[in-house]
Parts: sequence; C-alpha cells; structure tokens
Amino acid sequence: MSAKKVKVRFAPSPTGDLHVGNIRTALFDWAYARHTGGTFLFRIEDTDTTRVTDEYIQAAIETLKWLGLQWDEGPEVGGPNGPYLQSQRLHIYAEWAQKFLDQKDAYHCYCTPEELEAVREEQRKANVAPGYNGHCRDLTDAQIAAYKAEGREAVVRMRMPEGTTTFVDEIRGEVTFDHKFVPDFVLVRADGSPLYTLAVAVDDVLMGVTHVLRGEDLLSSTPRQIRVYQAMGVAEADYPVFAHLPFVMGQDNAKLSKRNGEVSIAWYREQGYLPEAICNYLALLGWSPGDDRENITMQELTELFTVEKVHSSPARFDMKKLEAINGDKIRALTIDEFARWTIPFLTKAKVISGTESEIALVKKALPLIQERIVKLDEAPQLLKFLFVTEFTIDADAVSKVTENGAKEILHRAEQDLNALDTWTHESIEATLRASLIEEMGLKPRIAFTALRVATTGSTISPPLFESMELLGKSESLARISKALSL
RNA sequence: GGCCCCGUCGUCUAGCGGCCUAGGACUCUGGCUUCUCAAGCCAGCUACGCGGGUUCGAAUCCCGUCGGGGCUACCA
Repeated sequence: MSAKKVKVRFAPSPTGDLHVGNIRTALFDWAYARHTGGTFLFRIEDTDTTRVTDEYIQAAIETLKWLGLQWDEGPEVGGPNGPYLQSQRLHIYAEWAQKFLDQKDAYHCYCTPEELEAVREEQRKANVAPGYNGHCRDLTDAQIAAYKAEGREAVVRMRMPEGTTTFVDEIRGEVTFDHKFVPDFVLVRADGSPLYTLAVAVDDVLMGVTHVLRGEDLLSSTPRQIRVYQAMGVAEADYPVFAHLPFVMGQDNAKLSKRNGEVSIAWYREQGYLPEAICNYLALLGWSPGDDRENITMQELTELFTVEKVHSSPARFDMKKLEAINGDKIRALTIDEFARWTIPFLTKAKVISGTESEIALVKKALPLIQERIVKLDEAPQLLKFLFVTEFTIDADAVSKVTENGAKEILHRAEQDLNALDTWTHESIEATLRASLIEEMGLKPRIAFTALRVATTGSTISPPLFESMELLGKSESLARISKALSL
C-alpha cells in the first residue's frame, strides 16, 4: 500500500445541508490527501432517492468550494473514474450484483418487510441478536417458483459466511466482528436500486480509493464492505485503509442536531464566519498538531495533518471557541481582504449600496472595527452611522445627550470644533481634551460618551475621534447641533 | 438486550512508566490599560470516572466496573 499513490474520498449522502460533522470529515479527507500529495476524490452517494435531492447535492458542492476544499476528481471537475454521482452508475452496481448472484455469494430473498419485522420482533423477545435469519438462503427451485407465483418481489442479499472479519482501523487499531452479529445484508432493493453497502464498496474499488476516512457511525458496516470486496475478487492487500473519525457532538447533550447548536454550514456563512476559521476550529476537533499551536492556516494543516494524530474519542462542538478563532482570523486579514469579506454584509444590511465612494470610506473605517468584531455580521451595526442619511440616536442612549450636563459638554465641543481648521482625529482629540477634560475638568468617560452618542448614535462605537474624522466636520457638527436640540 | 467504539480542567486538547505538586487554548473570575466596545497584558478557578492489580515508580500497562456513544433498515 505504501507504494500506491494515496487517494482519499469524501462521499456524503446529501439528505440535507452539509453539517459540521460532514465538513470535519471532508476537511480531514482533504488534508490527508494534500499531506500525502495524493488525490482528493469527491463522490455523491445519492442511492437513496427518497432522501437525497438535487438542491442538497448542489448545496454540498457549493459548500465545499466555499470552504476551499478543492477536489481533484468529482462532480464538475470530472476525472478518470466518473461519473461521480452514484445515481449515474446504477448499471455498474447491477452488473456486480448479478455477478455475485452467479457466484452464489448473493441470493434472492423473497421475504416481505412485514415478515422480516416479525422475525426481528421474535428475536427481540427471545433476547437474541436481531438480524436476517437466512430464510431464503437455500431456496429450492420449487420454492422460488412458488414465491414468484405469489407475485413476490425479491431483493438481492449477500451471504455472510461463518467466521469473523478483522481489519486494522488506523485510528482504533485492530477491530474484529463475529459474523454471528453481521447477518446477511441487502445489496439491491426490490425495485432494483442498489444500497449504500453495495455502492460504496464497488465505487471505492473501481475508483482506486486507498484510504477511507469517515465517521465512526460506519465502523460497524465495515465487515459488510469487506465482504463485498471479497466477492469482487479484490486481494486483501488491496483493500483500502480504514480510519473511523470520532463524532462531533452538540454543545450540551449528545448528538449534533438542528435543535442544539446550528449545524448547517450555510448558517455559519450567513453569520459571518470565515471558512478558514471554520476549518481551523474543526481541525482541532479530534485532532491536534501535537504541540500548543492552535492558530493554523490551511497550508499548515496540510503539512501537519496525519491520521496518527487523530483521536478516537468524540469531541463536543464549542461555539465560543469558534468565535474566538474567527476573531483571530479576522484580525489577521489585510484591509483589502477584510473589505472583500465585509462589503457583502454591508450591502445585504443596506448600510451601503456599493458605490465607489462608499467603498472608499468603508476601507478607511475598517481598521477601526477589525479588532472589535468576532463575526462579519457585526460590521453593519458598527459602521452604519457613517452612511445613514437620516441620523437618529438609539432610544436607550438619548439620555446621554440630554442629562447630567451633557448639554454643556456638547455646546462647548460644538464651539471649539467649529473653530478647528484641520479636521484630523489628532486635532479633534487635542481640542476636545483641552477644553472638556482640562478646562471643564470632566472625566473623559463622561465627556466623550455624550459626544459619542451625539455623533454615532450609540454608546458603543468605533473610537470616537477617528469616527468623527471620517464623518467629516460639517456632519459631525450637524449631529452635535441636532443633539443639542433634543 | 446483543455487538462494537470511547472515557485528562465546563469545553477542545498536550501527555505515549519517572521531566506531572498534570502544560496550552476557549470560557469564566479578578486586575492592568483605557474615550465606549473590543483588542492586548497579568493573575486565578477547575481535570487524569471508579476499583483492583503490574512496577521502585502509572494519567500513561493489565483486569474489572461504571458512564457515554454508534450499529442492530429494502438509511447512510
């Protein structure tokens, strides 16, 4: 296996928006492929047509792109092993199923869902391992004819021989399953469509996948997958390497779900999380570089990522830490990058319409908020005072410009600022400190709060003097004047 | 119930028999700084699930136990 070029696949079944757990898996798949200089293959497992929709498939593709997890083989980019949508590969699975039937590795099963359910019920009551009881394993021709005459539809079931399956999971070590607990499983539905167990195994072999890194929920399906490899005639040395990733769990209780914590990546995107922050945070869930490093770039991740460093125990998702990392990533952006990320949020919030002059002003203001926001969607609230045409003061802040001597402060500020020739934050600050703090003897906190509210409309704003500079002299004075009239 | 996986601060983790009176990060608390909010800096709180072994010595190895999770579909 060491000689073979690594090929890792991410193969989600888009029955909904990709969630945090899916993405973490995709990230590890991608990182491992990049780390080894191998191929990252993206495949859509849409064999369950009742649950997978085209929209979700499209959304999955978009999400991966947005995160920067570029694939080498898969939808849109193609590749030598396509198509990469299982729904377009149905004939392949049908051929293999037929081959298994011919080889007697598989057989037709005529049991109805009701009959199977009844069997399981019995087994539960009897406290024995539930599973298919092998009823149709060795049907005679006469029995088959009789079932057909009844009009029964058959599924194709794989025969599990007695014995055990042992494989080495790169994360968990050697794992053994006794076939007593791996009953004969269905490969093809009565309507002729393949099941996951058949499709994954066939595709992984045909597509030359060397490493299967996936969620640990699939751990116990591995013996079935291996059984299909055997039926396909694949040599044991050519089985892919398995590594089952631990779960990502929800904030409070167990499983990540819509109920607790938002799981859809689309939601994080709307909130203003950077893809790099999401990837950085997710990389730390179930993996660590081994030292104290926590702020990791995508580049570093590909350099450092190894399966050996992946944990076997599940991790809980912590929004607070994600926010902290997002804040770090925002602060690390250049102003142009920051602007590129932020402008869509400002236009969406209708703070700006996107004109050149607006964007020029945004770029001047961005340094003021870069270290005070954690998510991009906080930007509109902090910057809107620079763009509003009808300026108003927040209702809960009005008292700051009307009470406790605010009038005198504003009056004095208006007077002195009006006399100012050069309008820079340095000159504004010097003037205001001289008059309000030194001469009037006010506490900076008191004096500047009144001005802050008068000019920005809020008790929370970017730094005052810089804000006034960007606002301009006439607008600043107009707002002070307006506040004085309240 | 059965099979399988997992178990270090509240959370993510470092640790792979002595460097551990258990380190880092997030959160939280207090302080410094300060024009608000942040950022930054300093300090503090809190953990090896439990019980047995093995060993001169265990968070690290073994057994048991308890707890959590997954699977047990004509889902993936």
